[in-house]
Amino acid sequence: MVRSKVAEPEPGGTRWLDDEERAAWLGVMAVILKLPAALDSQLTRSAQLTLFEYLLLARLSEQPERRLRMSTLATLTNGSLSRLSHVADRLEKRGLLYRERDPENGRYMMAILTPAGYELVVKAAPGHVQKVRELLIDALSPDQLRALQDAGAHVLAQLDSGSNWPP
Amino acid sequence: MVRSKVAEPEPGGTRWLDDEERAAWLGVMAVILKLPAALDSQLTRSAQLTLFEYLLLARLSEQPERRLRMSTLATLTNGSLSRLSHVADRLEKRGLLYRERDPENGRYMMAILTPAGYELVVKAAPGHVQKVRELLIDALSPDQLRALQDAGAHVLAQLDSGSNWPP
DNA sequence: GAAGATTGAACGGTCAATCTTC
DNA sequence: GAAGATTGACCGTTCAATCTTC
Repeated sequence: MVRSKVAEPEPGGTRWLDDEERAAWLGVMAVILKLPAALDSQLTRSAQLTLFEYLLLARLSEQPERRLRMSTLATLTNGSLSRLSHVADRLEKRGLLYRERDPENGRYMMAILTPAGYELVVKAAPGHVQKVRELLIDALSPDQLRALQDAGAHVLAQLDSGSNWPP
Repeated sequence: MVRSKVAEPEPGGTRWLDDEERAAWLGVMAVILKLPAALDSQLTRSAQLTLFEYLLLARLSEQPERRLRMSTLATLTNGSLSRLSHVADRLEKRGLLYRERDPENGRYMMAILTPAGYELVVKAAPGHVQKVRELLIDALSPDQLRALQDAGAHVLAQLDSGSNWPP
């Protein structure tokens, strides 16, 4: 475990955050609260799509046949299976995708993008990518972006290490 | 949608993300989806508090008289005034804070932490800080943490620059 | 009239229970 | 029985409308 400068163990054993750690933490929280809100708002206005819905449709659109198992989609979008099911309900009612059982294994459900769904992703993508550039990518130098990705990867590794423990 | 590797301007003018940019963006999204969920879950189990509720109570507890204007609290927690109002309702019903009008300006509403609210923050803080350390602070080297904070600051600046525009 | 704050309806996500297929 | 997926109830957030104080 990495030790930092000032955070000394207390009688109770808690290592509080020093000023730098606290500032970093508050900055991360602020980004976590504001960045998705800004992207959500742009997508809702331009395509009546939440950010999560867009990411789901975008993932489908990248597949060879624009189809994916629900559980795979859940992993790729970092969402629960239950959430996926609810979102797929909404998108199916709007005619943007449909679901059918995997003929090779009936336990699996495939989500398939419709032409209308594909068209909507194609229509929404430019505005969305532009916002992502404006708020994130182009706001950082290439070095800063690499550093951000590196930090993100470490945090994700830590998040995943505890996810199935205890068994 | 399937994209080419290099971010060249297209006929339409959209600069798509190259592989590195895309990876960075997906990493940020994954952290945004998973980190708050993990912290929420820890706080809910240990103190029946959402992350947002905890941050709000923690902010109050840091003030000289453990009181703050609702609108100031909204700014500090990066939440809307409406959200603050609903959260304060819940916390007030639980006896963790109460509200009263600012005697100096009746338009302002002050939120004040009760002793029970203070006790709950004190009780919840060690476990929460430990999780923040485990998942974020101690998962990164001091250099990585500084780089993360730096990137976060730039993103926030970009987010705020567009927030009141046009006027 | 404008700023600060509240309200209620609509919506989205979570959790636990359930269903289906292997 | 277990994995994949769905369902419905509950809870929290958003949005627009409203209220209060200056």
